[in-house]
Amino acid sequence: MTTTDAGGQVAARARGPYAKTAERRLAILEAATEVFAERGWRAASLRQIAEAAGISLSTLQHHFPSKVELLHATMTHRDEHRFERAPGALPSFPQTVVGQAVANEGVPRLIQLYSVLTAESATAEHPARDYFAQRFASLREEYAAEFAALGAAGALRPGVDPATAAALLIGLWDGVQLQWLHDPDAIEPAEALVAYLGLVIDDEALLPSAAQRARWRSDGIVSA
Amino acid sequence: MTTTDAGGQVAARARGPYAKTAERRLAILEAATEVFAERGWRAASLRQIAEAAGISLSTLQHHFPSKVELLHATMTHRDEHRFERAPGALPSFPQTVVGQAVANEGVPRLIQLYSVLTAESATAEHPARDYFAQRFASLREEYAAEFAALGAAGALRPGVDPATAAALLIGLWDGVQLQWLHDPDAIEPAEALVAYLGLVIDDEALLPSAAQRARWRSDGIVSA
DNA sequence: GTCTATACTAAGATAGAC
DNA sequence: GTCTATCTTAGTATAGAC
Repeated sequence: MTTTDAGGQVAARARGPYAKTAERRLAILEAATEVFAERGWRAASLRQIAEAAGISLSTLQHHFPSKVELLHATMTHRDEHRFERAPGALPSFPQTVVGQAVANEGVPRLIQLYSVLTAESATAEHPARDYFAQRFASLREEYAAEFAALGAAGALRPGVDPATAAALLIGLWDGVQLQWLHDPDAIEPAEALVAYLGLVIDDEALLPSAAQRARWRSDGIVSA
Repeated sequence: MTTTDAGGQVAARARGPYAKTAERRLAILEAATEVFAERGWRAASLRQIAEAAGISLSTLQHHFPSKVELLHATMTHRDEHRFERAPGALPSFPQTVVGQAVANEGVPRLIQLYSVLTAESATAEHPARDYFAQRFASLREEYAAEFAALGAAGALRPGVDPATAAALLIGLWDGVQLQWLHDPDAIEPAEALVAYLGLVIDDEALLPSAAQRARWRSDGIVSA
């Protein structure tokens, strides 16, 4: 995985001598997030992004020398806004997963960016291909371990293989987000995950209740 | 949905006075399928496709005046190769779904084309966007009806909603194919579908057995 | 009917002026 | 830091040869 530290620089220099640079970079990253999410990386043009950020193409290119570097910086910036598991508040793995999905509803642009790039990067010679292949692999590993732990605790439905359950969860999540992109009214990703987890997990108490999900939606949820 | 009848012309004129045209068009469609599947529609260049088909760019453009029309013709051509339900041979809906997934393994290029375009078309102003939005909607409807029928026959796990089961099936299928594109060794789409259907369906006899799937893989499967 | 040659516009990338 | 100019390649359109 090759990424720049652009996102980090924004935060690190926010009050430093290069405050204006940091502001510019942040504005560019937000504009890039929007345009990449809307059109994908390939179809997005640097001229569109520059216009959305209110600067000229050359200024954009001063801060991010290539379109690939801008993509990497945008994804790093996105990773910093991911939902992090709060150990005390969300004890179970299913609750963490659904909590992440609910939190995602609050940042639709970032989700759209992620979904569009996940999908687009399944093509040859895409600059984010390694990033997502790596991500799939580590997610499968992480989720399989979580499902295995649930199984050891007797909370898994009999006959369910942890590795398979993990791959299905990831596939379902991405696929449902894809449907959601095509038709936002047709499906709710978080509720789809609840339905799937309800099929795999034997202990209802491990899933977030409808009331809990509603509370997350109205009160917001812990986010890093 | 706007498609040309290009695919149809190929078959219709195969032995007619324009046999050479038909051959050319078929060669172009096969080259286009390969390049679109590999790189997506936007990143694919007409020059690449022409080279893959062994003709000049201008010749390609004579047969398909625009890149959009070539895409439509390619998708129509793909639709003609879809697996069709053989009423006698595959009595149950779950068997039809898994049979389709197994048949897909025999035409990885077409599946890659479909997956890549499904994903890519989730962006704004994509020429296949309407096609896939429509496809999602009709698939959800069709599968929901099938699950409802299973429910009426008492073959559905208690508490499973047909519409939700349908949306999950479609999402899972697409998402798993996406993972398969990123890492073909990590997951088998057909087996993933079996695992999911096993969670939703109460009657084991409705699912194709492992032996049945193996037989499909070795003997081939009815395909339109 | 089939194919080649050429020109036009927009994109990403680069160099250099201020 | 910001902008102008230029290069290469892409998609597209047109004229015309066989």
